[in-house]
Amino acid sequence: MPRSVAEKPEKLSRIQTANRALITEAALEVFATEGYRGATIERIAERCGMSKTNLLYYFPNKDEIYRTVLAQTLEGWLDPFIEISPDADPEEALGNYIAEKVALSLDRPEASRLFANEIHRGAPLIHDFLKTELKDLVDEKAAVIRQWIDSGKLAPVDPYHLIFMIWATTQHYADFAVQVEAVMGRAPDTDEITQAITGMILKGARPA
Amino acid sequence: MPRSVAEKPEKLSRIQTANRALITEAALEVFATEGYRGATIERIAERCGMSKTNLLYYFPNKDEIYRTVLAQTLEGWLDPFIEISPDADPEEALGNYIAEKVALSLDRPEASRLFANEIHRGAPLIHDFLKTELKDLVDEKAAVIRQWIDSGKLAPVDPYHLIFMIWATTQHYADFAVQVEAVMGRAPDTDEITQAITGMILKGARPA
DNA sequence: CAAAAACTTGACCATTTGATAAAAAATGAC
DNA sequence: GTCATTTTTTATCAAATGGTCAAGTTTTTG
Repeated sequence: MPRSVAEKPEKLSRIQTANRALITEAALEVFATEGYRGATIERIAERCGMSKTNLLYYFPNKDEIYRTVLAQTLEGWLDPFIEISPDADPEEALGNYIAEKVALSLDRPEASRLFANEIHRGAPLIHDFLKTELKDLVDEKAAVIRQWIDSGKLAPVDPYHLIFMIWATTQHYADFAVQVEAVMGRAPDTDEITQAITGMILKGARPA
Repeated sequence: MPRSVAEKPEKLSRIQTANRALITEAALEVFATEGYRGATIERIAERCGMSKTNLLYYFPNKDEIYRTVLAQTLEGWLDPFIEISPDADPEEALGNYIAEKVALSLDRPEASRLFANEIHRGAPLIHDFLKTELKDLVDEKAAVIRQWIDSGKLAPVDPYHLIFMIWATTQHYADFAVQVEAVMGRAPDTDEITQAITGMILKGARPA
């Protein structure tokens, strides 16, 4: 009789798979809105109709839930970025990337807010990841952008700040959705946002 | 013998003024990094070298500390926005605004993160403020931008998204400072950031 | 300088919260 | 269907946390 799922890293049963998915889904929302310390196991359990004790059968502790959810989030976050190809036309490549990030932001705003929260806390769990894996990846894409600039396909903008600008604007519509809706009196859709961002940024980066 | 400062809303003594300032300063940092629920009174007290009990002499409860800090933050946040004048040249007016916001973001990143956190939680305390005061203010500035567009001084961009883009990019350097530094391997200064943002956005909004 | 007011401290309390242990219930293999 | 395994519940804890109270200390004021 195992004390918890976490103690036997073998294959998961159907119930285990289902419940762990339920839990991470609920945890994502709670962590995203309340932050790591503000989130409680009980609240997560409530949100997936499970007792706190039962939840702790599937995850050994709060920290492990958080790590799991954060890892999942990071994965989905990086994928579209990796796709940026040096062979493509810059406007198309960046336009696609922006469109994908906007779609993701509207589809899973909690993931974006969870990530933001981790950074706000000083990135205690992923500081190393940022300095190594993410940095390498950004360096790589910055080189691609620089190459586009050198071949006259892009105006001479700083690649890093261009990337930050894309991240900042796309994520803004997830992280500040409440403010956007309050100020506009309505919630803009994917197309409208993508249009606005690509229109501005791609024009700003277009060669003279 | 008054039970607390909050109970007598008359003028504050020297010690009261000093200690309340100490507390709000410390509270800003703690709330900004830990979020509302994650922040503890004890931690705030520690950070200003005061006992929890003593702190509670100056503020009746945690909520009141938060409200005070948030109100202070909102004030400083709006000021530069209000200054945007229809009479000025758009590039200069927007450029100035961006420069001021960047300076503020680097100078007081905690304020920016506190605000972000409030929004992440769904803006429980300021939802009404967003829908009324802020919306009115943004509507007003959007009208100014539209006027610039109509008189051919600006490309036909959506005023609201232009404003969001400025907010998103400038605040990004406060809220995601840890990530920016990790990825760039250094912390960009005010000038560099202002240059990058204005360069891109103002060019993107420049009439053809 | 003495009384009053303002400030600080330490002991205390009720809840909440992360977590454990063991019993009960449900599920699955044969 | 029965037995072993997995899942869920119930009871319980210790620590953390928001907050109170009353007594002590310092500062201000007449």
